[in-house]
Amino acid sequence: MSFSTKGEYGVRLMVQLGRRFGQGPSSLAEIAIEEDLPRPYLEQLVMSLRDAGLVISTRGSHGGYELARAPEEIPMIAVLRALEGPIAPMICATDDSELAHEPTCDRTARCTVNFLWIRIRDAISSTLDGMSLADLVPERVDLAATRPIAIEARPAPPVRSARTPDPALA
Amino acid sequence: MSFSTKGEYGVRLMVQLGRRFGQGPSSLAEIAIEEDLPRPYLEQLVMSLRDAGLVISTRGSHGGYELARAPEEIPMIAVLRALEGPIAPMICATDDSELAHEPTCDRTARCTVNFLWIRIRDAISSTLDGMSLADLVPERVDLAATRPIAIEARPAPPVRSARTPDPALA
DNA sequence: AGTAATCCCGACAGATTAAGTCGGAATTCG
DNA sequence: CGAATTCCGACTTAATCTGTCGGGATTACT
Repeated sequence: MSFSTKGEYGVRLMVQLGRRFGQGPSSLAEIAIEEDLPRPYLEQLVMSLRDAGLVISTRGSHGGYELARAPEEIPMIAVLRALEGPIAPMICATDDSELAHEPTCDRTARCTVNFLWIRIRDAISSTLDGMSLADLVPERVDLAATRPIAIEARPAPPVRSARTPDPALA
Repeated sequence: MSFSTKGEYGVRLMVQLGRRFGQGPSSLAEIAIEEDLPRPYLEQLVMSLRDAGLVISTRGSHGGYELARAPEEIPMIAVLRALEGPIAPMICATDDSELAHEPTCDRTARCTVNFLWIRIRDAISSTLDGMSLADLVPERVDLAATRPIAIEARPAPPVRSARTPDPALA
C-alpha cells in the first residue's frame, strides 16, 4: 500500500511554491535544482496541478508557476487528488461502490470487503481534510519546534469548512 | 493511491476462512471456487498469511487452511500487513523514518513532506486497529442489519460518525 | 525586431512491479 | 498404493511508473 513518487515530488513542488508565495512566478528549473528533482518530470506533474486549478502558470520569459491561492486555502487532499487521482484504496471503493455492485453480492466476500476499503478511504480523507499546504510550508526547523503541538493539537480533523469554494474539490 | 489486488483477494480469503472457523481445515480449491479467484494465485497469498501466523495449514489429503485464532482475535491491520507489507504510504514513512533521514534535511522539502505521509499512515493504522476480522465475517445481509452497532461498538477509529460513507468521492 | 527564457505537449524508452501460470516435490489420509 | 492437498520456485505477461527528448508557443527585455 503506497502512494507513488509522483505524489512525493508533486507535494515537494507545492511546498516550494508555498515558500515563494507572493513573490511572483518561479521557474521550474529553479525549483528542480533546489529540490534536486528531474525538471522534465516536474513539467509533467505540474500540469496536473495546473489543470486542477491549484497553480497558475505564466508563460514567456520570467514566467513560471505560482500558487493560485494562499497555502492556507489549499487543502492537501486536493493536491494529492490532482497528482494521484481519487483517493480510493481499492478500485471499487469509489463513489458508486455502495450500490453499483449490489447485483454481484452473492455469497462471495467481495462486498463485505468493500466495507473495509471505504473505512480506510474515509480515514485518509478526513486526515487530509484537516491539512492545508500551509501546514507543510514552514522549514523543517520550525516544523520540528512546533511538531508536538501540530500533531496533538489536531487530533480528529474537525473538517473545517466555510472557506472559499474549492474548484478542485469537485 | 491504492492497495493492490493482493490485499483484496487475501482479505476475501480470510473472510471465507472466518465463516468456516471451527469446522476444521478448508482446501484452497474450495474457496477459490466460492470466491471465483485463481487458485494458484491464492496459493501464493496464503503463504504470507501462514508465515504471519494468521492461518495454519494441514498438509495431505483432507488438509487445508484454517484460522489460527477466532476472527475476533485477528486484527485487520495484521492481515493487511501480512499481505501488503508495512503500512507505509511512502517508502520513507516507515518506523525509522523519523530520524534516519535527518542528515539529508537540508533546504529541500523532503522531510517536511514526510510529516504528511506519517499522518496518513497513522490514520490508516488507527482505523485498522479498531477492526477485527469478525467485523467482516457476517454475510452481507447480516452486516447491513448490524452495521450501526458494528461501527459504534468500537470507538477506536477516529473516523467520522455512523453516517453512511460519503458518496461524494473520497 | 531579435533573442533568450519559459511554459506547453505529445511521443517514446526503460525499469520496475504486479498478476497470474506452471510443473512438480512433499505430505498425509484412506 | 493412490488421491488430495499443501508447498515452492521459476517463469511469463501485462501494466504502470519514471524519466527523456524534441520541438513549438508565448512573453519580456533590449
